Amino acid sequence: MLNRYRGENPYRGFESLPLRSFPPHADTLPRMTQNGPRLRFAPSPTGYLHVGGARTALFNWLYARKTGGTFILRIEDTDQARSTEAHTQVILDGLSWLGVTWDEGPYFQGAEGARHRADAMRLLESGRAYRCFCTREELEAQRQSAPAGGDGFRYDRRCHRLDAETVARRVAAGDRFAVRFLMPDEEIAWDDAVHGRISFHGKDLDDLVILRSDGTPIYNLAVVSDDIAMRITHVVRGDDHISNTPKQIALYRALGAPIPVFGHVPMILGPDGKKLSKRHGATAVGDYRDKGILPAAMRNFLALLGWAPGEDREILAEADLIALFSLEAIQKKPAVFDFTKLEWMNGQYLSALPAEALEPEVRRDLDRLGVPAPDRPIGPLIDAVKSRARTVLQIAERVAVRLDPGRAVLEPKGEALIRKMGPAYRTSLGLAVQALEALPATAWDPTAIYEAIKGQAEASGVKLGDAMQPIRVALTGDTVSEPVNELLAVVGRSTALEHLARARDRQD
RNA sequence: GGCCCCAUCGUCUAACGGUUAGGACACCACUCUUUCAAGGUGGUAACACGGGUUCGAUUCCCGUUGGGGCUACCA
Repeated sequence: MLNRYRGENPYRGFESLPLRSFPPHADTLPRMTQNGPRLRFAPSPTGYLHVGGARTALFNWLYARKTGGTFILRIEDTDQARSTEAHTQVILDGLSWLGVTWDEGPYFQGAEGARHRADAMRLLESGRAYRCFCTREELEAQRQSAPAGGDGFRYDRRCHRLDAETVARRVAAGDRFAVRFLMPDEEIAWDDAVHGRISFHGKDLDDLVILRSDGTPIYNLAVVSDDIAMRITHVVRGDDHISNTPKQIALYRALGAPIPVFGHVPMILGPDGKKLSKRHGATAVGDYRDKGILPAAMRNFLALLGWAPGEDREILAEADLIALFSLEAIQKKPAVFDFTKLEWMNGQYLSALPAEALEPEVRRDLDRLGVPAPDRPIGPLIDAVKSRARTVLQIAERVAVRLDPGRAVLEPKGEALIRKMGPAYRTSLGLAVQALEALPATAWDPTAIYEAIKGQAEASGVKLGDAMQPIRVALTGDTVSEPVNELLAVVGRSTALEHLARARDRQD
């Protein structure tokens, strides 16, 4: 990469480059979005969409929808090593799944190098930036010799003090240089939409490099250059960018561009209070899709993580989220991602959906679990397990067990029950089989099954629960299921009897 | 080290100087159910600490402590 520019002035010709506007040009924008706020979500294509990023995108989207603004997607693919089309696609898929749709883009930052360089050159010409001939090695040496062992090191502007002749001579000689921004000695403050006023002072900030000696832009320049070109009015992004903001505001000022509204959203933490990362388990929105979380539930949950509508409401439809949303109501402190609550919320959405709506998803999972049932209507099975499940995947797993009780895994509670009942467990199953066998296939329905088991329980003097629970455990491995008579009906006579008999005869 | 941000139940949060500090998840109990849940009802549980300001502070100000971010020719 560096070799490419060796021995030549990487900036030759850039001075005369016109400022390009980001596509699409203003007059190609959709009419409805001509005016109003313009917001963007600008992820790096790292191969997955982190829930924190998803929430940031959601907040941007909610605000744009609420205000009739425009939501723009920009892929920050300047890290060529990590960026691939496949990675970008994962992010687009994740956002689409969540229902966070963009009005413009995706644009690619990597394609805008010429404008980034042109902006840097403008700064150079106006004296707001200067050429720095220091090499990495020299910088490192300066850092080492700094007082606090390089801790509070700030560039000493030695290259800014170079006289014009020296600079001209070195440029002519083809010396490589980076472009450094001359940080003004002034207060830099803004009214953050979520934090209120935040203030820095230029004297505490370094003269940051904005263009590398190979002519590629540094992040802070690229972002500002892009946001100006895209006419972004509201920058809503992660908390970790607070300390980048004064640098960027200084760049806006130097470039003579209007400064957008900034809103800094806190990050999301894992259960241990540390920043949510892969070691906490699922952190990508794709993971939640795979677990069987519904997009509407995920959206609702994410919106409520760090934001509250101000009423005691938890389940909010998309329209309510949009109507109630405001940047000011976003929490200032980070929030812990509570998967249990997400599951609860998903369960709420699940129970509101009819079986037919869930069927395609459940069938997909059934295929994945290796229990395809293309010829069987699974609606009744879904209805049987739906109210007790919290994810689509759980529904599919339970449907699979009802299709084939052989794949039931014995849960600790089921095991405990078997142990507690002792020999009575198998005796009870035996009696159940006897009673049920007497039922003809034509009478295999919940009511008849219930009567059969009840009659058998009364005849042998056991409580109904003690007659039911062994059947439940034998068929599902668990102590929780739909009512046992319904379970038997849904599993079907021959399959149910076969597995009950097998459980009764099992030696262990 | 320097600069900056943050702080209400275990968790997500409400409160915008005066409340028995409210709701939700989780947990516990009860209730429905001659079987499991779901549901319903109730309960346990919080203003980090210290100074101010004020008639009155969870709320405003300062400090302490504790978290976190940035401090690269990373993004």
